[in-house]
Amino acid sequence: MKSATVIDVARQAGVSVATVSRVLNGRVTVDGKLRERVNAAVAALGYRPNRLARNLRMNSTNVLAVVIPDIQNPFFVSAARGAEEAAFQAGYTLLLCNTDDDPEREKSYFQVLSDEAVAGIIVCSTDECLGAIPVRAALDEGIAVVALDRRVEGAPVDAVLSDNFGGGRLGVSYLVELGHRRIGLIAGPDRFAPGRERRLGYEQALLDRGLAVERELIKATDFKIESADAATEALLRLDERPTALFISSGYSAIGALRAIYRCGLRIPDDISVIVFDDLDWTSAYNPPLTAVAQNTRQLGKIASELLLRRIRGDDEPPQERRLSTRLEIRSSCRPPQ
Amino acid sequence: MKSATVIDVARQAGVSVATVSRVLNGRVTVDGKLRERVNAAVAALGYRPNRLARNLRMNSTNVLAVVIPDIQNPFFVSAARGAEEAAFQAGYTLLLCNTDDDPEREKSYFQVLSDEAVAGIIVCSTDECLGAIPVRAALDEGIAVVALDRRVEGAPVDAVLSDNFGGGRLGVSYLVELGHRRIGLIAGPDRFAPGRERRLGYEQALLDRGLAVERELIKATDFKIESADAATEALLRLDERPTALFISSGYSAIGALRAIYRCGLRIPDDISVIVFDDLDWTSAYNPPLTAVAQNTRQLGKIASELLLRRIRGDDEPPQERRLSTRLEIRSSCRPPQ
DNA sequence: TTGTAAGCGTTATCAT
DNA sequence: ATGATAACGCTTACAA
Repeated sequence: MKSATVIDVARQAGVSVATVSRVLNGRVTVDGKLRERVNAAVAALGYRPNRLARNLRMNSTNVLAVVIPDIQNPFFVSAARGAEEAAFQAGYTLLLCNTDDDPEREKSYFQVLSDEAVAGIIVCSTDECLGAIPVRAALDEGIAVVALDRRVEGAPVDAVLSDNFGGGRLGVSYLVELGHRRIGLIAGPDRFAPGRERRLGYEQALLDRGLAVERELIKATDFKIESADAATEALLRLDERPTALFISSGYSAIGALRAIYRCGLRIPDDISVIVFDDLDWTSAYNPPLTAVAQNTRQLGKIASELLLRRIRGDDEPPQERRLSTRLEIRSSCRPPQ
Repeated sequence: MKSATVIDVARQAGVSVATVSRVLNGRVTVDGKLRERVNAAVAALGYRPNRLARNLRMNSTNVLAVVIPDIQNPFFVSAARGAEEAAFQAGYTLLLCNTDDDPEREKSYFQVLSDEAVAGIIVCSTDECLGAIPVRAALDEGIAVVALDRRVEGAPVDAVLSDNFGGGRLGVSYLVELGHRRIGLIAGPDRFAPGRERRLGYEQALLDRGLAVERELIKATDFKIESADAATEALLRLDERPTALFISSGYSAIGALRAIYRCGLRIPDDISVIVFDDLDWTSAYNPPLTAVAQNTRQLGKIASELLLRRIRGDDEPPQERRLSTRLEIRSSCRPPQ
């Protein structure tokens, strides 16, 4: 049995298709009686609008996309989830696109998304500068875009990020106050806001107390498990080992913890540890890890909301939203011996 | 500048739109010369087919959906990722739908997906029996469906699951051989294949050695962190505490580990632990956790492949695929004191 | 093999 | 306020 169309509804209700469309979309005023008849006909026929036809006509769909570098990273998943909730409530579904931090895949996804005519894209770009190219292309095609966690420089889009600087400073201050003077930093890539800003926060916390920033204590990584592992091992091999570690990405902390275990060091007896981002397992670790928690879910939710606003035609100048972080004190830190 | 359509291409190439469509879709044979001219015109105009128009015409899209109970659970994410890779390669994009184990949300998503006319759905249903209702409805509308991790009873769909029974037996056998006699089981819901089969595997491993299955050592959970926490605490409070724990879901192991830590027990000195499913952090835990590893990524990949086969019209009777598990021996088990 | 033309089900313009 | 009708861009009978 073929499903009913506007034409069937119109016939059944004794009105024109235009009227049917009007009551369905509820934009303009329609006479109460006709409206009733249309609604009755819709119910009687079990009419459901054909989205595909509408999509063609409107040249746009009810789907949003989240383009993230790593779907294995719970941070992004959590943000995606927040985004999904808001999207679903607004009647949108969410396409999940994993770039693996590969600019080619990112470009290719933007291509597909524009073909697919998604209504909007939430993107954590593989490159804060080059990312602007596909973003601008999308914007040109009328696709709304919001940046998440990382900025997109050179494209007029809203951005929602954590207060990385504040978070870094918060965590490191805590270590400093505990008495640590040699604090290792497992940093992220400096070309992205999160890595750079957290490092800056780390440095600020040191400066706040008049402590020197020592280059050898800062190891850059790509926020992947393997590189955090290597970076941590390098730090632990230093002649004068750090007494505390600030790991600036919760996901890659897995690598750091592996290295610590491998070196036979115990937390917090031999070394104190703080991770940035409070993942599910951090509180279950042995010992439970002190963490700088981000509002990951909220990050995604707000990104969705900003996106939906743009889709609805909001024309304000781009804004940048910063979400606060907080320190979850658990058992992985203590004063140095 | 509006983008080119088949009409523009046809004009440019001096052929009809039908011919353009034919070379674009490459179904029927088209004269070499015309084909060349069309391709040249496509290139010259930078023509890109309008998916929305095609969707309407074909009444179907290039998108697949994955409907999972919990997007926070890395197991599902990993499977989704495997699915995405296969889908992307085949030119499909992947919609991610999170049901939160709520049958209402599941129904509602199936509704949306059918409105959206996705080509296929990979589903881990919230109910192995009731799930059949929306699934059959989707099938009726020509949407292909494949079951993942959990079955769908009463609907003719392919299913891809881990060898849960074998995995449970494998892990528990290892514990038994180490000399454990009181092995606690943090079980899953019995109404789903994974929970039930892993429990059966646990029981079989005991029976293999002529050991009795003691009900008090088996605690059912819903595979969520909180309930695993409570179940574990209950087990640890038993008069005669188990000397080992088989935690039948990696994600909820977080709860179990919290409980163990809270009770002041040490792994493996006070209690041995095996988890089912080898997540990123299990190998970084202190101590590294022995785990029964599933081929999670492969699970999703195969689901996608089966789905694509169905979409392409494969008409074989439904098949059930089982993926093997393996034991990753690390440092969380030792003989009982 | 190629071309013509009829839809697919909407929305929106333009009369009325 | 309502109705007739023309798009939207594509695929595919059907005809040649």
